[in-house]
Amino acid sequence: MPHEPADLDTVLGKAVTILRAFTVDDQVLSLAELVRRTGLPKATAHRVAGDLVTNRLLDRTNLGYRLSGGLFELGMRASVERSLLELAMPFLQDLYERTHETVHLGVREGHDVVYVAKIGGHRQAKSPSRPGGRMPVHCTAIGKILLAFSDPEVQQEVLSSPLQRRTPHTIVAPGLLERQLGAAVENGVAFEREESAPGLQCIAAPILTDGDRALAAISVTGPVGRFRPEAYVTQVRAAAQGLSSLASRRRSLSS
Amino acid sequence: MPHEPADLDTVLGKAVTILRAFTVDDQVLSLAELVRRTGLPKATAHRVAGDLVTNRLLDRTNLGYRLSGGLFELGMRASVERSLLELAMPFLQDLYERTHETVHLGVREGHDVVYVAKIGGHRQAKSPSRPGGRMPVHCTAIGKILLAFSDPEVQQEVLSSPLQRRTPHTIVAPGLLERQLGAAVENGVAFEREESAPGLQCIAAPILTDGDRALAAISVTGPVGRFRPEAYVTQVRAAAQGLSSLASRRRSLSS
DNA sequence: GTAGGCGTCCCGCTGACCGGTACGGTGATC
DNA sequence: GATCACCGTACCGGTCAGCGGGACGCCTAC
Repeated sequence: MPHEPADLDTVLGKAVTILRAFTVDDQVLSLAELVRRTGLPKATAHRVAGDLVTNRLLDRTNLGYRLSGGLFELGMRASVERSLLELAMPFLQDLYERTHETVHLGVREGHDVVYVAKIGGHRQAKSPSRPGGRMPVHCTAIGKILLAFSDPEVQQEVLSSPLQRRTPHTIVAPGLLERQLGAAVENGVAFEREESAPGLQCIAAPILTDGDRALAAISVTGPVGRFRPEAYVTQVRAAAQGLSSLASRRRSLSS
Repeated sequence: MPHEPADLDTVLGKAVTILRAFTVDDQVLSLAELVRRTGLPKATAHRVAGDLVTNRLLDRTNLGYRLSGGLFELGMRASVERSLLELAMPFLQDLYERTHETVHLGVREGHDVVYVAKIGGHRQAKSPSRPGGRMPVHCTAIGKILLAFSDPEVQQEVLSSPLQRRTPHTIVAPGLLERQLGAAVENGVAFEREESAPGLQCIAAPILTDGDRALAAISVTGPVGRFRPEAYVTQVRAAAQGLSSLASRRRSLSS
């Protein structure tokens, strides 16, 4: 629950509350389920959901509601993520072709990393990440490298809040995490060894702004066994640097 | 303007009107520009846009408003598109690796094709398509194959409405288009030869449901000259068929 | 039969939303 | 440096869109 809940006293608030009631793995939600998750009165949820359908943000199926294609379309127009994606695609492609392992592109949002893209082949390592999904920063390579190149106050905020355990290898000691962040800044890459999911390893490198802040990061993920993250240091770093210089040439500033 | 405009007499309608005022190539829109595009009173636009910001659907920058990362995240959760994307990625990847040309995944929405994914390398043909963007069905290979495997009434609707010319090669004669659709059903693939943009050729194949309706389609695009679409018939068709059978095994129905 | 869960609809109250209007800042033009 | 055009922001009283408790009919399970 990373965000303050939307204002339920306003139509718009109710609407986004309903929309955000959907998680990455929900296909379709019934009205009753929406009521349960949002806490809205049934009649209200029914009406607002109906309005969302007429506005083509939700689809009505015989089983319930689901997020519509119109919403997908809208989301893809978010300039930052979309232009990042377009710019990055060739680099991600290269990286995939060289490694044939799962390649991620992600940005930081609060204490989470949001995956903007995930590309992989038929034999990809089965990872819990989904495009558009979230993972905590502290337990993924991509999250750690994003955090390492974030403002100090953000870093402190994460380090001083409880670090949730996801696997036996998840780093939950702030001191250890802090040292890893230092090493990540040093090396320009971060690693993950079964910290988010058992059997998975990962290496990530940052896409940097002129001010040495991470705009996004890319990673390569593979299964323990055939995959040795150290083997890809050069390639991941090269891709990230190429992307960094390309991105800094095109302006797309922040808030 | 493919859709009836949203209801401007409701908060939600105003909100989505503002959101949809953004096109694929807009990075940031000023309040004044929003007012111009939406036709809303300035005060109203200001307030609603502000509400959208507090609800994290818009970002406020020093230059104006822009669609937020939260919206991107939400859009990526649209079940149909997202699961399609996840399912398709390995196939698209394969296809790219074999051809090293731009690969598209798209669905039909009304008279347009909406691109769900676009992957390409550094040397990709410069095409007007964007992920999340739209193109008319009648002037793209992917659009034609989608139309060919759509309900007859949809086909008739497109054929009987004016076919806009985009290049000297765009097919604007309904009869010719209809014949091509027939051929497309016959062959299981559709072609495009500089019909949407000069210098571009394209070949597409459908992802079919059990009922022989197109759920989506994939295409390979390349520049006139080095690229001969006929050379890829087998590969594109194979990828599409593989994807079809995989998709029909996993249920994710329509309305 | 009955009980619980579901989606839908009704309808009178009310406060969220509306937008005309006004104000301060900023850049171009003369 | 005066004028003007255009911008973003803020105010505020009227009113109607939105609200949600409640009732209803339909299922499936027990």
